[in-house]
Amino acid sequence: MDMATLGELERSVMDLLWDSAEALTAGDIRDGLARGDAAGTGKDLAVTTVLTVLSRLEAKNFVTRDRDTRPHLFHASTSRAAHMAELMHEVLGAAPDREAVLARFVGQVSPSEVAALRRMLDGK
Amino acid sequence: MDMATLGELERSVMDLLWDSAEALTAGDIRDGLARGDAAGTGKDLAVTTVLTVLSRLEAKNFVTRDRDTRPHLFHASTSRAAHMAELMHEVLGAAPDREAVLARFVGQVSPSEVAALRRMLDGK
DNA sequence: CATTGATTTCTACGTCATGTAAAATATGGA
DNA sequence: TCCATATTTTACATGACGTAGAAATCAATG
Repeated sequence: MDMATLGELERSVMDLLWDSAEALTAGDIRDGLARGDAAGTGKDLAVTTVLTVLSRLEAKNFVTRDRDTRPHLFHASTSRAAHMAELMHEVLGAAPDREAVLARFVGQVSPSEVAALRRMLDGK
Repeated sequence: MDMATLGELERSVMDLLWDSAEALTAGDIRDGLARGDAAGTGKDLAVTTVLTVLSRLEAKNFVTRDRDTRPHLFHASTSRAAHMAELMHEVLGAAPDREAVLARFVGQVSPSEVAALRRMLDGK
């Protein structure tokens, strides 16, 4: 059950999907990448490249594809926050000394985030 | 400044080093791996293989090597907890919506760990 | 229904990280 | 000096990813 990791481009594509409320077409993504919307340095890629990446992301269950519309529509299957949180849990889960890790982790959280954490814990 | 990631074998080697109080020789590690001490499924590797991996880990600054003794002595340059915590921060840092991620993260922490977290936050 | 332009799928290749280890070299004693 | 042991070099296979051309498919339209 371990989370597949993402490459640079794959990550950029996910960022575009995550940052967009609606589903996007391969073309939309291609343009977003060209425009440099996501961190991915304004690369000018072929649409087939984007489609290949999208297929791989689909295989990894990171995106879902709507095949009923003509330019297929793609959307992230998980929110970025959920994904990131899961990644963090995965790291934590790989350690035998979980509490020690948590301690270190908390030790380096910024003050404002410490406050946020307190609130979160209280509201549980 | 991004943390290099570790492969399967590299990770097993680090686990052995992390689990050992003292520094180890390549032979020690080879044996530990053969014995199946670390998660690494009891692989029977050549010592040169282990040395190659150790060199790579050294390049990645995960281990330090003592060249003054004959069989060189290797030891982890960071504790596992510190490494894991750093990884977690790296994931968190890659998200624009840090608090959202933290919220999700906390949402899935076990009760006992929630308590631990509270204590940690209090003692700050 | 045949044609064509758009879209998707297949196929392919380069590169890089990693696992793996033999060959070559260095080193420290006998 | 010579040997046994340890380290460094060199090498190759594999798999993930970036990248995209070629081939196949599909939807509209004449």
